[in-house]
Amino acid sequence: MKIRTRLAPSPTGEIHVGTMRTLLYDYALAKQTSGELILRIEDTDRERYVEGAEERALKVIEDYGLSWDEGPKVGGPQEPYFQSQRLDIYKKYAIELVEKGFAYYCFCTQERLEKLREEQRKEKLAVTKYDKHCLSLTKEEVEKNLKEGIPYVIRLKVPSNEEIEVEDLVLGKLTFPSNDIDDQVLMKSDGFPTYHLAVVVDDHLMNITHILRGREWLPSTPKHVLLYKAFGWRPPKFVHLPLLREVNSTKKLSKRTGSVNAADFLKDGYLPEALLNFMMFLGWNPGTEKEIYSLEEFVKDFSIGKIQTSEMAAFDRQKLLWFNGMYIRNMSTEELWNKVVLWHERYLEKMDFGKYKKEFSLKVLDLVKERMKTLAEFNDLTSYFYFKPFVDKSKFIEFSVSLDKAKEIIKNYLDLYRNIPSEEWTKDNLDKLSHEYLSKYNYKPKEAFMTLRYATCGVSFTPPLFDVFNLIGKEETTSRLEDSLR
RNA sequence: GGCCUUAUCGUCUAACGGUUAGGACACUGGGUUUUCAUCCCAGCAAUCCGGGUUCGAUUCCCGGUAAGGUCACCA
Repeated sequence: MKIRTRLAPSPTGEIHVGTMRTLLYDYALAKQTSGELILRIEDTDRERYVEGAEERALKVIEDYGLSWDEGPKVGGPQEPYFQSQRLDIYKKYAIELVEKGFAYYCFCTQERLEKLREEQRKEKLAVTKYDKHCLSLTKEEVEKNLKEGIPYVIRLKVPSNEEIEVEDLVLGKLTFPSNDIDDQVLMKSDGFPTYHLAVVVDDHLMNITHILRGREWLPSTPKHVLLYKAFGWRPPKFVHLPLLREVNSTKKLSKRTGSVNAADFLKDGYLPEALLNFMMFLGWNPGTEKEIYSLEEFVKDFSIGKIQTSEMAAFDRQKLLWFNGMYIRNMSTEELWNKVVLWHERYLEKMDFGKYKKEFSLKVLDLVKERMKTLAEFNDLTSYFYFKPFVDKSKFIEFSVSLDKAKEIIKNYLDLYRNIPSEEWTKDNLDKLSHEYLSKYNYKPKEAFMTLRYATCGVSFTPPLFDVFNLIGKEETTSRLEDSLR
């Protein structure tokens, strides 16, 4: 069976990682059944609209390497894919519902509704909900109000004393007492539909077979089921996904702990492949021990039956870092260099290729690759390859017994290195000669080499020392050693 | 508060009545090593509590506890 899924972001903010996770699952389901993924912009809230949010949403989805089959930019049989451009459709269906007796006009003011809620709360009623005041209006009264132009909304008429059955593919059959459900507003007084109406109408019209969404929508599902029933439509399959939470916390993701928007992770230097791989496990698990997954493999292995039933899935940032390091290490150096350049130019500045020469940089990357966890770390990890480091002489005592001893070591090795002919300046040769030299002065390897490392690189951790010397060359190495003596 | 849901190593999760309760991350120890890292080996450590059902419960049922979601003219 072909599965048609949909992602319906609302341009009230940036795309969240949780949304991207849902999209990833949508994508897998659609692809593995040769179905379609529909992208629909749910811009029915004019007050919270954020300028440019939908363009950025489309961009970040593409940046993650995902795509959609119908929707903005690509079009499709149910155009337009912006709900704000489909107002007449929703209105038509809302009126149909009124005519069939499943919905009704309501002319109550905001003030009355607020007062009502307040009273209900004061009385400590189990649920606060609309009192169906306008349901008792006669047909004539309604028409009179409409003619006079009194603002109105259209509400769903929720039946009393019924058990509404919802079937979720992850959680199974659930029942909700209809008495707890409010007479939900379907059409707002500004002529825009609410989410509840728009989502049901569009999902039906667009032939969506599976609705994947966060668990926070579960309590709204019976309202949607009621709507499908009222329209006489067959409801799609519901699949509610675990929400995301911080590790060691029962709370939702928080900006205080790190990035939460999908785009920010790219800015932090994470690779889309690693991000996707990480997100696959945010609520799903193959039940095997495999955990490195390409998108193609995931499309093949993903199944609804393996989605977690637990309330929330933990967003383990440490694990994400591990995934990213893994992908960086397994990538070809050339490919990695291209990514570093793109990242650098997108988030920092145009790269100066006079300084960052490609051939040299590939060799640098070869050395630091296994130490890099994010693209953003490239600069910190490699600056001493490209620029003379700042050397704080007081730090020499961390590696050598005294400053004088450190200077003596540097001076002696300088003698050695000056006398190595340029054509013999190779890693193996440097390694061999430097080790032999230890015994001449009775130096301990650690003391001598750490001192040289700090004198030439300005940091205490680098790739193997003679790889570094070999790469920066005889002239630069000796010049840095000289500088450190001044 | 009502409704709905969830509960396994420190962390994230597997195991859909019978396993020495598996893996990964983190951590610890060891090997490789001049440092950092990588890589390899090893170690550590868990079924929320109380009742049932069953020959047998992590698994099924009930209760408790704890946690989360939701109760808008927002999505």
